[in-house]
Amino acid sequence: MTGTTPSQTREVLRQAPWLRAYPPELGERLLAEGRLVRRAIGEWAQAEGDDRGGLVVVIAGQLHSYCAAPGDRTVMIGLVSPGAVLGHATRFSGGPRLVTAVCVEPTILLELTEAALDRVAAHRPELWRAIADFTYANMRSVLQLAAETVALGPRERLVARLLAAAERRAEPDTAEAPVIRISQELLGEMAGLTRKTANHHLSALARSGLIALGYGCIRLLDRAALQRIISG
Amino acid sequence: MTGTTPSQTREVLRQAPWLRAYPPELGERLLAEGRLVRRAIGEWAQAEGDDRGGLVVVIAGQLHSYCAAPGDRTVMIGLVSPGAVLGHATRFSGGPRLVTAVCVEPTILLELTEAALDRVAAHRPELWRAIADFTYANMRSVLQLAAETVALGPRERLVARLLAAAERRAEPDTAEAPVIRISQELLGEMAGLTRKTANHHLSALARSGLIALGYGCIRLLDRAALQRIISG
DNA sequence: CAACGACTGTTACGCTCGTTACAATTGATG
DNA sequence: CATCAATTGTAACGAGCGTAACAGTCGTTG
Repeated sequence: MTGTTPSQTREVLRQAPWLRAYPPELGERLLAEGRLVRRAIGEWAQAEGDDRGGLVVVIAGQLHSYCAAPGDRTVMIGLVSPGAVLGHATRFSGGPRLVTAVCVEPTILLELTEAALDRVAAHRPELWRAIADFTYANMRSVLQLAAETVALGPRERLVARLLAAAERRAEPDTAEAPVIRISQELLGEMAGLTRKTANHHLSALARSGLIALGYGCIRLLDRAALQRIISG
Repeated sequence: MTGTTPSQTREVLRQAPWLRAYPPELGERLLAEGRLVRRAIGEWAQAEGDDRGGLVVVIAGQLHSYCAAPGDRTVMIGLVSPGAVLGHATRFSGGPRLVTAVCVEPTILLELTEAALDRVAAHRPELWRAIADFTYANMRSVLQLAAETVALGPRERLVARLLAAAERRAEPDTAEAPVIRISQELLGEMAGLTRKTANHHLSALARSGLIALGYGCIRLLDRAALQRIISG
């Protein structure tokens, strides 16, 4: 689960959506100038309010991202998987972090300081464009999240979050039935539902044959039908 | 309502949150290189999917911003007031527009083409930093929107949207009781509620003396108490 | 001033979700 | 293998929102 071999690291950088369109040397440069660090379960990759510069690229493992809500509440925004970048909003604006990311698996991060980014950009100016691409995609997904949450009913929201979790996986879905490793409680939290209600809807979906429920994981059996639920 | 005098235009650029920290010459440059255009009620300032570059600064009037949601629905994201920038996500990434903005008042926009931006930046490189500031603030408010929608109950959501609408007004709230010009129906839509439910909660708030309801407008009487509702 | 449209207030009913509580199952730890 | 924590399934009750329909009020337009 914590693949650290150099070839696996390179593969993550090659397959990351925001780097895929650029020559592999860009990823190589990032790897050369950055620093690989391990984080255990429960540790932060970054904390909301932290104002150090630089970027962090997730190489292996998985994180949950949270955002502060009024009344000392925290809201889980989504899953952060290998290939994702943390800190880009700060990098561009100098403001404090917007989200807190907590490791839920042993995680490997590629830390890039401001100086390291400048060194890479000196040889490969397209770096900024690549990071801008990621920022744009991220903004799009946040906007999508907000729109779905307002427009969709609870059941549709749940399905939408499930599909979003599936999409965010860096691995290309070779298997016809991708397995999402997430508890029903967490999925419900992301949709603003209690575990009970989440369970209720998921059971109904399982009875319809659209998904299969396991212990701490969900298998998507009919992705097209799930998509129709939130589109209809 | 459609103040076009040069001094009013300059004042908007001076007071815009993302420009306030920079010398007034930056705003002057933008004004000199950009083009002022009028838009009537119902016209677009920009449309989702539009992929022309450049930026638009709102000088006078008001717009509603919408975002596409699954199932051919559109969700109103918020009010766009003088001082706001449209098109920044596209400017940085080259992707298509993320939101559609429609004028709900006669509106004056300052259109800045890619070439105009480059000309301004040649003399005032801090332009990019200023726009990055705006992008960051915008991302923050969208994230806030999503978090509130998930974490808060319907009534609290409604209050949150009301306060957000009040904050987004460029005018400094000199009056102790700022007046928000928005229909209950629209406010309800932004909170994902029907007009009936929005009315119900607003009436209760009015009976408690926290707000005063008018025809197409809402007056905030006790902002601190409203804030406590969503924080408690 | 008169008529029209837009906005606001109110009613009753049904459905869905949250709360609380308990039981069964899986996986990990020693 | 035994034990414990985490996760999942289920029940009954109450509260809140959505739907649908209608009446009253404000502002504007001719």
